[in-house]
Amino acid sequence: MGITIRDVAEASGVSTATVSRALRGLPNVDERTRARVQRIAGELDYVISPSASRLASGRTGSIAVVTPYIARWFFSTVLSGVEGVLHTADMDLLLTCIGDHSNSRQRSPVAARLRRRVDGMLIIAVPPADPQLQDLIALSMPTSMIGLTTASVPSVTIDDVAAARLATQHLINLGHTRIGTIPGSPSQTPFTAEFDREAGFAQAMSEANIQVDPMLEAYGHFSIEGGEAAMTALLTQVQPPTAVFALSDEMAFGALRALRAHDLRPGIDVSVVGVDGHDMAEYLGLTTVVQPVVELGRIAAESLLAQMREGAAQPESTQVATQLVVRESTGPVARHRSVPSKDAR
Amino acid sequence: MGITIRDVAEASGVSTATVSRALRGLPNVDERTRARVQRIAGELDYVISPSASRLASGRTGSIAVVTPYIARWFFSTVLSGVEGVLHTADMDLLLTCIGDHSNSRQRSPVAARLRRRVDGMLIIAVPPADPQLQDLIALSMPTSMIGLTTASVPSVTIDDVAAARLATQHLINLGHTRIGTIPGSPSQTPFTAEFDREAGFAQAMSEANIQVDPMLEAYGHFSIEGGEAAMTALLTQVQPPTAVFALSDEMAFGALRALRAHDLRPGIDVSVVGVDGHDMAEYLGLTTVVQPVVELGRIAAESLLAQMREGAAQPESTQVATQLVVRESTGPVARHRSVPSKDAR
DNA sequence: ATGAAAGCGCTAACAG
DNA sequence: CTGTTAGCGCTTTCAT
Repeated sequence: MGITIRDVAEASGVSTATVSRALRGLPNVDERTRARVQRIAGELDYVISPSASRLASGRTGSIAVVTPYIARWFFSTVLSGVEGVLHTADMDLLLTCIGDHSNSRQRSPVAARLRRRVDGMLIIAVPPADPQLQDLIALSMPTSMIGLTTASVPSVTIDDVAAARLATQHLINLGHTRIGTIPGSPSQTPFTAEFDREAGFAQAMSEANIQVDPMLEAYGHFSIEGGEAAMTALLTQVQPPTAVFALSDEMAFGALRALRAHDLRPGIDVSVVGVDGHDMAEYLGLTTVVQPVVELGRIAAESLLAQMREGAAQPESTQVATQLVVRESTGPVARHRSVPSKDAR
Repeated sequence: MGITIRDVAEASGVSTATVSRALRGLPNVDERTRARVQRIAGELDYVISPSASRLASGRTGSIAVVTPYIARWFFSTVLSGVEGVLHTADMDLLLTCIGDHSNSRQRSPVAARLRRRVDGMLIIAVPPADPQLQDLIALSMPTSMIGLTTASVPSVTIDDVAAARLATQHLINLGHTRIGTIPGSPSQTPFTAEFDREAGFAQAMSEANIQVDPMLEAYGHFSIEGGEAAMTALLTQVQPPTAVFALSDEMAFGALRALRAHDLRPGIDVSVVGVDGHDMAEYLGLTTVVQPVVELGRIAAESLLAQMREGAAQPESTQVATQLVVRESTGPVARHRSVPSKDAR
């Protein structure tokens, strides 16, 4: 079939062991020998058989990326950062989508599929309570997580609490007091980000001595449509909010649309702020807290590689800075448009 | 280290060969034996070593997905379709991003990385003239392409010519005659889609006996910003178009934004139509020709699997239907409102 | 610096 | 239906 290491060995007049060393850049090979072997291997168009190499060495040279979604903005963007690093490191990237919880299709459990197959894994924003996550961790191989923290597993995230506070404080600074919020869902298995962002919102509100009105909360399910429905619900309140904090940009997009549908001007009649730094945020003029998503993937991948190199996993987690980017969707609380309020102002 | 097939064989009181057959579901195994082996393998928590299996069988059980971009909407959406099928088929999905042409970073040539490593590949919308594409095809392994056609390689695409005609005819039917266009770029290596969509536009125009005005063409580089710049350029023409066909939705988004910046109403002052069926098109009220992107990936993956199963590659290419979805961004040519002329220059 | 040899863990004829 | 026997193509001690 293919040409093997033995062919190269014979053609070079050395043993297969030497060819193996020479081609892999190991030390203790005469540089002249190495050069000759490399040349001949090139002429013969030889490439090492990964399967054989893996079997013999015990290393697979590949790492798995586990993600709950592939096509969603955050996930594909992280993935592109990851791919860049892995490609450069000459590692194979095995992509696996963890079964959607609601997905009825028979998806084989991911953990089982990964055993003996990869040297490490990168897990992107799986809900911490997802049962599959435990199975993955139980594999106890080098792992690095993105947008998700778990005890004793290195991760790279933004400070979601801080990000949410930043967004909320921005609204407060603009004079808003009737501030609504659009969280993801009343799920039992929230994303780490979801949990933390809710906490950040609550903190900022409490620090500013503003009572959180439970009526001003409407789930947006992390989708545009969900955000739109949520904002629509908020607008039908007896006392609608003058500003809304959406836990993700996509939900904020939906909120913006709902405003337009009600003939309300974002940033003038009602302010909207999101979190994420979605590609379309600038386009839509959405004020948001930007996180460096590509960077998240890159850092996690690099951290994983380091971890695999250095052996012992020092659970070194990284937090990346975020930044509030103010655009047209937020503005000072409206003056002439009376929002019935009992607060003195 | 791990537990091997021999452990299972001994524990079950059969040979390794039988274990192998039993576990892989091959015929000629007594069902009672199979059941016992399976049970014991389960108890022992045994999983086949992929490396060993691959080496012995010559099959890798994995297929590569080669794509020029990961985070862009079209590509990540196709990818999600592909992943679903491959996951179900229990195939490993190796993701590789083909070096960006402009990317100076050292990306090892993709073809070399794939040799002996996968059983087949899926290539997503690489420009036909990309030199790396030839190397990939030269690997001569089962392959299926998406959004890209090449002689003798099975592919799944939409009829881009027809899609562009559909879009253009829609504008013509609305009474427009000064129709501008936003193609990708004057590249030497256009995407298949780019080439075909330009052709479709030209056809529709010529059939309607409308002269294509070379002044009403401005490159949009397949990005939002590019589309915005292009539309801005078109608006500064002495006789701006009353309608514009953007070769992609993302460029159309940019065009929409440019209109707004000039205080022109999409669908009223100037009509804009795109092609793709981008997730945000509905949100933005963009009239577009929708292609079933997830389906594209799904079909290609399935076709590849079939090809690998049945051996000989019957270059069976598929074309998927598209559909014009009319939204607010297009409308009849303005009557009483004369095309805005720019005094400022 | 190089070679010999012993596997790595499985699959695939070929017997029986 | 099941066992025996060779490898698959490399890496890795251990010698030399």
